[in-house]
Amino acid sequence: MNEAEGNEGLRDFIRDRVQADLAAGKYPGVVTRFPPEPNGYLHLGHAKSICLNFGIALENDGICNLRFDDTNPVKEDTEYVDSITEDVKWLIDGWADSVLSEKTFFASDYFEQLYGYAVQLIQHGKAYVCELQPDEWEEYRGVPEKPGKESPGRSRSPEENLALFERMRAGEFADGDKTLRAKIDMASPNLHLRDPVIYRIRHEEHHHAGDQWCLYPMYDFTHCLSDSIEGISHSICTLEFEVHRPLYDWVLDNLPVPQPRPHQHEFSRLNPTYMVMSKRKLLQLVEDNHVSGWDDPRMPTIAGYRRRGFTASAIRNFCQRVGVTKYKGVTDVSLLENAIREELNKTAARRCAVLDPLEVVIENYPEGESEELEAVNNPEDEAAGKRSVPFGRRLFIERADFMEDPPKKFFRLGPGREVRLRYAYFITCQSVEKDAEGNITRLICTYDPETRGGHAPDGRKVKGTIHWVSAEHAVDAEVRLYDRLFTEPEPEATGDFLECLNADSLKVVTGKLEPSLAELPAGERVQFERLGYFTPDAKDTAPEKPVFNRIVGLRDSWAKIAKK
RNA sequence: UGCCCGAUGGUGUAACGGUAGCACGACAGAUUCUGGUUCUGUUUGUUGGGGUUCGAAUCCCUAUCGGGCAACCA
Repeated sequence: MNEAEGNEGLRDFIRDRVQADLAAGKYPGVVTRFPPEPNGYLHLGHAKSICLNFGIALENDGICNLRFDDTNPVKEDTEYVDSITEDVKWLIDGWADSVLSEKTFFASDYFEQLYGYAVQLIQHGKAYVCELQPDEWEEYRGVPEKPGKESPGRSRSPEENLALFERMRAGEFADGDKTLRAKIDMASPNLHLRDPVIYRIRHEEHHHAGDQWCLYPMYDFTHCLSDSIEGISHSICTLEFEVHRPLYDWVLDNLPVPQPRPHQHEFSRLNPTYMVMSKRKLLQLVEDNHVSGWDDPRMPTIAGYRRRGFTASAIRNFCQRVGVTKYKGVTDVSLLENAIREELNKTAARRCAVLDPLEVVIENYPEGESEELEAVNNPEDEAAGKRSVPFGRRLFIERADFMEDPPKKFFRLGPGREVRLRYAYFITCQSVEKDAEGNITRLICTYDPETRGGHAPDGRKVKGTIHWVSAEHAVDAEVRLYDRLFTEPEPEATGDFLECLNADSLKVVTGKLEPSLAELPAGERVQFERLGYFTPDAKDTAPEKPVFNRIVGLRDSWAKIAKK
């Protein structure tokens, strides 16, 4: 077995099954597939599936096909084909790109072959044309406890069925007039086996197949045969397809497909807290403008996370930690946040930015002068080196770092208190200036020149260290502070998920940034010290007007204490 | 009341008949020029009842609870 990077020792019931199949010599090799329908953007749930399918291929020297399951032209679009392709490549880049099939597959490329299989089914008396109308369906299908009724078309001869099926293809009938059904068992306790529809008429142009067809195969008929055509060994999908498995097996067992044939395995889908994961609901968020688009940084889409500043490796890591089982639980978002913080703590350069500025004047600092101070780029990575930051008489500090009447555990600035300005000097607050309404407008402080660099020669200590920027040198930037999109851990469990939309999921502020941040290229991620991890917004940032996204905040134990 | 699937700390997951472990969270402490990071410690768990066995989270039966299935969606 190939030691796939980061995947060593990964075990779950599907991987166990793959190993058992290999040991038994059931398949010559492992071929998996990731089969999205191009009717929406990929989200975190898809990421889990991608990590599983590509991961298993990677660990077993196999391959994984990207295949679009595009059998429903009315819902699908090339916009989604393009976004999905981009997202998959981004997510596996540098990890499993070597096992991605060279070509991209489309189920619609198999339509002719699928048609041939359907003809064979008809010839063997295993499929028939049905003219039941939609309103008659419920009556004929029956309910789980009671058998259904046979369609009048069920007893027609193969010759007649074949002739009708050809005329369906030729476009002689209107949408909904006729269907092709598999002849299985109208009394089965599994409704999917009660003569399921395998072809329906849709006079509709297809985004990939063009206008060649007015007859489209259904998922259950298409998916298993597409797997078979591509030589898939393990067809991995989510739990809701479990009841479809007997149909998957029926189709492959009743047609002369190559052996060994693929088998379906189901796992439970990802269900993170404070998110909705259904494509329908995500589409609604986009269409009703609750978010700016599929790639809004608050969306749980791959595109959203990418724009927000998440790394592919953090998402993969998260998927790995979540595990693979058949138990339907909820996954705490803190697991995802931990994954991205853990990575960025090691890799992101530190910078200073003040997001809610309060002016500070150092009254004993010479007017009109400034100096450069040395700051460490990343305490977790010595190789990241140092930079210099300008210091002057007028500064900005965070409004939350000053309290006029501080409680005992508040370690920051207050009247008469001394704190350290990170990498600079100790300062002491001498007086507070206010406007007519009593709002604090300015702090008058003094600094101790002996503490340059942040240490006092007399060995005295300060309780707190705060960040700052020089007012004279600061760069203004729009900073977008994202929070969870929903206020409830399980928005879908409440009556209407839109009712628990978080009104504060986006706050936009104008921050004061240290000058080195002025032209940070998109794709770079930095830590604003004591605040969180940030990245320039790939779409909106510009050299003269930087725009930053907050990827995730730092853990904030003061916020916890302050709450009490 | 039909069929299928599932159930291990707050959450997710491991233990494949032999000491219930890991991650995240929470709490407490230490370290710290980020109330970050790091380190240490604490807390909490095998759904109930029967059985098989020297021994059961694991195998069997049963109850309970939860989820899924009745688109010409995937």
